[in-house]
Amino acid sequence: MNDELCKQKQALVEKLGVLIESKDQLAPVEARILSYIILTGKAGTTFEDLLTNLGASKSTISTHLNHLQDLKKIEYFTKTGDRKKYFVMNQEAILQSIDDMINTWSSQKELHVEIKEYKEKENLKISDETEKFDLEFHDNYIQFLNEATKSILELQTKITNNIYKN
Amino acid sequence: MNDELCKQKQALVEKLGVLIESKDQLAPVEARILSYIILTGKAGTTFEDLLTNLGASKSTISTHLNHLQDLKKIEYFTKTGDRKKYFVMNQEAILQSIDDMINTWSSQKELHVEIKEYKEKENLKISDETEKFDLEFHDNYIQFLNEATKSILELQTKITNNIYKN
DNA sequence: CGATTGGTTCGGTAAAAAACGAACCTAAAT
DNA sequence: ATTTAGGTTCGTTTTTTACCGAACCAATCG
Repeated sequence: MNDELCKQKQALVEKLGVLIESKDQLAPVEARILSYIILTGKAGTTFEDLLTNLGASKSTISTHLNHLQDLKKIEYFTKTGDRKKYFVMNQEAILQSIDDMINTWSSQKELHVEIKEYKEKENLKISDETEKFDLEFHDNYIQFLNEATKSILELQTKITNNIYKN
Repeated sequence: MNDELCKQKQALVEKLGVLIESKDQLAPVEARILSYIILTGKAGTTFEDLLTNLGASKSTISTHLNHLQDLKKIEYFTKTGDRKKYFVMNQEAILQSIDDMINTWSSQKELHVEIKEYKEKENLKISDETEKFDLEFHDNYIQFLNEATKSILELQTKITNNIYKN
């Protein structure tokens, strides 16, 4: 592998790793593994690649690779006459994480509704107008969540079409 | 405080606390403090309230209250002839967290652009068509981010108007 | 003055998360 | 049959997080 490009890739692995770490709440090395696999693409990444390029121990790599498979973030293919596993990201994982976002937003909406109801009830007991809860925020936020959900549903459609267009 | 409603409030504090904990990456008790302050509203929450209602130690409450002030999530007012501080949430905090989202999405966009450029460069070196990186995803994702950003900018406008309408 | 209220500070600890290393396992190659 | 490649397992260590308690401080009250 070219040395200069290797540096660029390494930098991107770290950058994307940080993002994945916080977005998917993964351990640092685990996030870098996923990041590396994503940036290596269809050729696939082997156990050894990760060992040498990420500088972590066998046990750490092994554990995290298995965990990432449990999470359905990655999968592997094999080659005849080759014992190695070639890990690639699971295309479904993107759809899965979109689903998760939609579900999160949906339960956030429910919580906002619940909180708004609570505040309305409390407001009845508060005589001083200036002490009452502001309620408008919840409606605006729910509206935002609806719009964001709409946008991500569009993305979902596009990705689905893209995966299954063959 | 009414006992039945107290239970409802307590339940909401926990529920909202869990959301805040993951969304803002705060420690469990810290998230509950913020949650409690939000659900108490303009009357304000005192140190003692939190001590008795959250069942945490003085030091924990103190540290987290100061941290939440550093983060500009809360602020306090005082009453003449009363040494207590009455904590309320900082209205600006909502705008601040919207700003944070916008910035996060913006840097995500930049990262996607960077990754796409890297993949394009790599694709030139890959002869086998089936091994090349898919690039369409990045465009779709960037488009989604743009739309989500647009939605949240609308929310931002509404909230700003609401705060400064007086 | 001493006691009380309202809170801060700091050393310590319990628990959890993250990574490691050595021993181990299995299939294939020599 | 032994070695090697490709990993797994598990006990341990390291690091980080989260919280606590006791001592302390500053303002106020009696």
